[in-house]
Amino acid sequence: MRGEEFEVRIQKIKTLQSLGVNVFPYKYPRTHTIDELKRNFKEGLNVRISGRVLSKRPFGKMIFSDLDGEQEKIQVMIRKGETPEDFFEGFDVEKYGNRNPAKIYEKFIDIGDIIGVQGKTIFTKTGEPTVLVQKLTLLVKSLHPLPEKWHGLQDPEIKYRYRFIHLISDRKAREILRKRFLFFKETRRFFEDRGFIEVDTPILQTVYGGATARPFKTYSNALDVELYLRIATEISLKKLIVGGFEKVYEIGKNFRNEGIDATHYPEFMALEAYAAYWDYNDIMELTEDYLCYIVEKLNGSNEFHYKGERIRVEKPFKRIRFTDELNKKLGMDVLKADTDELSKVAEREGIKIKYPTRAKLYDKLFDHFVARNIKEPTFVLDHPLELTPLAKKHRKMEGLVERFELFVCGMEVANAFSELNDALEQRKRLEEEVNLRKITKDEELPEEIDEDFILALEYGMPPTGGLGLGLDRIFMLLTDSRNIRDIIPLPTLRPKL
RNA sequence: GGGCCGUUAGCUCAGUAGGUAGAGCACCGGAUUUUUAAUCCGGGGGUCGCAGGUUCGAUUCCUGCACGGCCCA
Repeated sequence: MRGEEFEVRIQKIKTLQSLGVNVFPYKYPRTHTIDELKRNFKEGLNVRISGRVLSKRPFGKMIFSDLDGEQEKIQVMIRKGETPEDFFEGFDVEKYGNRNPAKIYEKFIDIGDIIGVQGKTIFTKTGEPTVLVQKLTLLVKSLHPLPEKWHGLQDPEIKYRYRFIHLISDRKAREILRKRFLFFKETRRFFEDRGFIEVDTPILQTVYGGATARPFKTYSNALDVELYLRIATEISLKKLIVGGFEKVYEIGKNFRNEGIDATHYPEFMALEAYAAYWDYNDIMELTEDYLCYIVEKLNGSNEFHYKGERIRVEKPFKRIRFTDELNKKLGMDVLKADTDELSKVAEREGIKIKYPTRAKLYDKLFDHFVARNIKEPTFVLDHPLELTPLAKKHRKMEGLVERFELFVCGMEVANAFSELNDALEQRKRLEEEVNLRKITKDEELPEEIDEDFILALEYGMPPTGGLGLGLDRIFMLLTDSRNIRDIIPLPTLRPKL
C-alpha cells in the first residue's frame, strides 16, 4: 500500500521543511467554510478558507485547483503576476530559486493535502466561482494518492475497511452518513414531542435478556465476573417503568454475537420505547406515526424507493395475523399441528433448523412463507405464545400473545408487545426457556432467570406497551441501501492476515 | 454452513488458448496565463491475494487457504 508515491511525498515534506515551511501547523482561522462561501458566493470578497486538494489543473504561469469542503467544493486559482511570489507561508522563495507561484504550487501541493488559502473571490471567464490566492498555508500533507478521480473507489472491501478513504473520495457516501445523523436527531424529536424521555441503561450486564440471541462475553477485572454486552434494552427499560417513569425511550447499540449479512450486523442501532398504561394497539399507532413522520422528514414525501420498488407509507398500514397467514400458506392449523408435523414441512422446504423447537419452527416457517414477501409496510399481529416469552397473553385468543412486528421490504423493522407484567407468569415462561436450553443446548436461549427483573415485576409494573425499532434497517430503506454496512459509519470487517 | 463470482501498478480496469504483463487516472521531468476528466511530449512504478501441485517454464491449469461480494440455509 505504501509505494513510490509515499516516498516522493515524504521527500517533499523534507524539502518544504528545509525551505522553512511548518508542515503541521496548529490552527487556521477562517472567514467561511467552503460550504458557506459556495452558497453565498459573490465577487470581491476577501476570504480565508480551507479544505482538501481534490485536483490540479496546471497551465504554465497559472494553476487551477479544487478544494473539498464538507458538502461543496470550490475552485482556487494561483496566477503569476496576481499571486505574490511569497504567497506560500514560510516558503523561502530566494532559497528555492523558482519564483513562479503556479510552479511552486504544482510541485509541492499534492492531491489529498489540506491547505488554507486567503484571497479574493472572482468569477473566471467561464463563470466558475473562484478564490484568487494571495496567501497559502499548508495545513497537513497527505502521504497517499487519492482514488482515481473519474471512477472513484469501487472495491467494496476497501470502501468498508478504510471508510475514511471512501468518505474523502465519494461525496455521496458522506451525504448518506450526514443523513444518518439527521435521522437519529429526527427520531429523537419524534419521541420527545410525544412526552418520552431519553434514558440510558447499562451495556455491560451480568445477566442478558430481552431477546433470543447469543451474547458477546467480556470480563470485569474490578468485579471479577464475566459480563455480557446487552442484546436488548427491554429489561432495563421495564425496570425504569416499575420505578415510576411513564414514558421512556433509549437509542443505542445492541450487541448480538451472530452471523453478519446484508441485514444483520453484530452491533446495531436500536430504539426501544415503553409507555405505561398503553397496550400494543397504542404502540401500533405510535409506530405508524413514526414511520410516516421519518419518511416525510428525511425524504420529503410519503414514499421511498427500495431496490427498484416504490413503497408508499400511509396510515393505516396493512394488518395481518401471524397464525392466519401461516395457516393459509400451509393449509393447516399451526397451533394444533404437532411439532413433528411442522418439522416435516420445514424439512420439505429445505429449511434447516438446528434446534427444531415449536418457537423456532413458527419463526422460520413464517419467515420462509410470509415475511420475506411483504413489501408494503405491514403489521403482523398476535404471535404464538411460545415465540414470545415477554408479552401478555392475548385478551381474546387462546395460545397467542399481544404482539406485532412491522415488516417492510421483507425486513423486520419493529417488534412490540403488550408487556407481560404478571411476575409469576413471567417466571414460569423464563423457566421454560432455561429448561429448553438445557435440553437443546441452544445458546440463544437464556442460561438463567433474571431474578432482578422478576423482583421488579413483583413490585408491580403498570400495564405497559413496549416497542423496539431496528433503526439501521429503517435507515437502509430511506437511502435505498442494499447492505447494512453501507449505512454504518465505520463497519468492522474480519482483519486481514 | 453450502453454491457462484472476484482478488493484476496507489486507484479504475484490460490481458496472457502456459513463455515472468498493459492502458487511463495518479506520480516524476518538460511545454503551456482561464482550466474544471485541461492538453501535448518524455519517464518511473508490479511478490499478477497466499501456499502447494502439474510443467523445461505458472499471473494463466489443478488443489487448498485468506479476504471480500452476491445468492441459498
